Amino acid sequence: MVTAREVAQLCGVSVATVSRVFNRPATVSVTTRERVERVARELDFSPNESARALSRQQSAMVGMVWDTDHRRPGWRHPFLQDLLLGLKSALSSHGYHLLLLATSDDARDRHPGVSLADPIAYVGMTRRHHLAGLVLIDSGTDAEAFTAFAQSGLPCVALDVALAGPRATYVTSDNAGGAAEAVRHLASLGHRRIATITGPRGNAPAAARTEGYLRGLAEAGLPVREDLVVSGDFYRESGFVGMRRLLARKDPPTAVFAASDEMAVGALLAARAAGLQVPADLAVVGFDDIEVASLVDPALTTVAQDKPGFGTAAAGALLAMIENSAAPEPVQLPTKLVVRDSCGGQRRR
Amino acid sequence: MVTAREVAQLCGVSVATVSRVFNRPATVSVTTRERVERVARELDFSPNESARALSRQQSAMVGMVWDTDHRRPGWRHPFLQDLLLGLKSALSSHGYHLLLLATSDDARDRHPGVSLADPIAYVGMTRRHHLAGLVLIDSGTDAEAFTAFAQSGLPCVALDVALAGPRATYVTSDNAGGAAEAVRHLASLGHRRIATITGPRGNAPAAARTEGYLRGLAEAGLPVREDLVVSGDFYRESGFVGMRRLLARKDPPTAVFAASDEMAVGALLAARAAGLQVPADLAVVGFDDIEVASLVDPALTTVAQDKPGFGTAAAGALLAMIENSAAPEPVQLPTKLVVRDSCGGQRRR
DNA sequence: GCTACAGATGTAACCGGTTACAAGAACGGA
DNA sequence: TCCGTTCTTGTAACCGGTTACATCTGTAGC
Repeated sequence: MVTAREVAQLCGVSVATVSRVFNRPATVSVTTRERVERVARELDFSPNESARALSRQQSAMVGMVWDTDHRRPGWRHPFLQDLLLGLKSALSSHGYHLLLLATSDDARDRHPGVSLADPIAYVGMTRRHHLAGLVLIDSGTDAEAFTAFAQSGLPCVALDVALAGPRATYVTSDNAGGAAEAVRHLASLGHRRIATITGPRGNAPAAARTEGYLRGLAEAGLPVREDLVVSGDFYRESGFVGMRRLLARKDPPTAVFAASDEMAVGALLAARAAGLQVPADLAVVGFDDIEVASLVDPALTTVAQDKPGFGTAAAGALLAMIENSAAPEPVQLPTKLVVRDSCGGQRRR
Repeated sequence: MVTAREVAQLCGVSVATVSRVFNRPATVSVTTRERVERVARELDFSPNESARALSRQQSAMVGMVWDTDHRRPGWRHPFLQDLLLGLKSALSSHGYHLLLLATSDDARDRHPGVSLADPIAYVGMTRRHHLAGLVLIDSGTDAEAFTAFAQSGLPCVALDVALAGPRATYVTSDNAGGAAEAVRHLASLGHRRIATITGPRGNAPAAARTEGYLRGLAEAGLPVREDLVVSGDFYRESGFVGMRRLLARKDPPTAVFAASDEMAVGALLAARAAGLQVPADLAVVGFDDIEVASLVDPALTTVAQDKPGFGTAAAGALLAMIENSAAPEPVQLPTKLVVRDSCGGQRRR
């Protein structure tokens, strides 16, 4: 590894000047700057990141807190890969890398103090790495911990959970709008008994989707029927169980809006198990547009989220805070109704 | 942030002693050690990672090189999430974090020199971060670049691509064995014309799966028929096209082994488009056991890979090299044939 | 009582940068 | 010619640890 000292010696200048060339080029005379730049290029010099982080008290890394809920071990983020891709490319265009931080149960045995249950210790960890910012991915259990991060003063962007703080903001989809659109779509096809299977209690997107469901009903001039709202937890199994419960009602729904594609698939299976045809006997709409949505039979009509957009928006907000220190407004990404086969066409009355 | 200096002052010792307590506890007297440990705990002190990395020339981070093939933009790793989960938890139990490094097209605009096409510059980047090791995820295009990493002397673990070097090794599935088992399974059901849709040329797992296919045929005493081998690229579309080509043969296969689940799904769709029933008219086996495999209709029989095992094995090998500096043997993870519905039962002759 | 040696701890150099401050050079105006 | 700016560059402190080496203390052996 070539150091600034070597470049300086070869150029006959001090290391300070070399450093200036890379950090405040305007303060260096043109001739010197060009000479240093040329030598640096020839020697393939670039500043050591550890030293730079130590000196500046800020590294070129953004931390990512992605904890999996140990109470729900099978949980998967519906589009982590797209998210990462978006984050990575947006961050790296500004020279930042993404540090996937060890969390809670991972580290529990070795660093008993370090877990999201003990956010103070965790915040310390982010400080020790001189992170430039933090991306927080909601796993459903860490709302309080996230607040601690937001209050630490480090630029924070949360995904799918409202976060407030001097340098904190969040990115989420227009969950309510998407859900409302899905319900209006069902209503426009002639459905009047539209049920929903909700996401888990305490989850912000789930709550917003339920709100959107209610709004959609209102906009379509349909009454809310308490017995057509059952709660799930985003998992397939809960969609199956929820659908079975709905079908057992005395006046069962002709359509269902599931707050996640996984649950929609569960609902599809439950309908099939009950001997119903989808979409002829039951229309189903999901939310997320995960990969399987287009593969199930019938292909699932669903509310698509802007998956890479999450990463890009999060990175953008983070970079804005890192550079300007003002927290930008929360970002709400538009959703898009993707019509496939699980709703069928106009319903005969 | 509390520094070692503060702890030292409060204990009435020098910073060197504090450092020793954390790095060479045996060289410090019991009484001093306990005092320092107590004070450190009370003050919530832990060493600054940037300073430590600079001083030791080694950070507590493992880099991850995950480039997406820009020639195949839709490409997704079949189980990145499980992989990350496994990596993260194994690494963090030893105090390491995972740094997702910016790669090729990401950084091309801002750091034109930094791309996998220019591995030297890239290796420099890993050096500047004082990384403890590197996880290389094959994206199909970087074989030469990976060699440069392996030769840099940094502990390297590659996934699904053979890597050799003084401190390099790799983890892969028993692709050949899994493929052979799949073919034997088809043969045991009475199939005699078993086709395959291969993965892309130059991809190691793809080659091994083809090899396994041939071995499986041999073990079942079946002849190899050149016209029953068509090449794909792991994508669904190529499975569709490949299957259509196979069905157009004068003596079409009764069974097909697709080298990826994505292609198997494509094959399923092609069979359906040709008016064939699966499994009655055509048996299909895939490889990977991605999530959709269990969801398509009929549910796909496939060769499952040990997804979290990849992460755990990679982390284990890396940690071994970081601590012992000897490269462990390559790891070959066992596969498991998951029998679902796409092969049906015993074939009537 | 003196030497030898092990054990504990402090001193100071070092890792490789960044940056406040000082100092020197160049230049214009009086 | 002298002074005050402005521009450029060097000096040195600092970021927060790690560790080779020196020093000091205490004890065992003779």
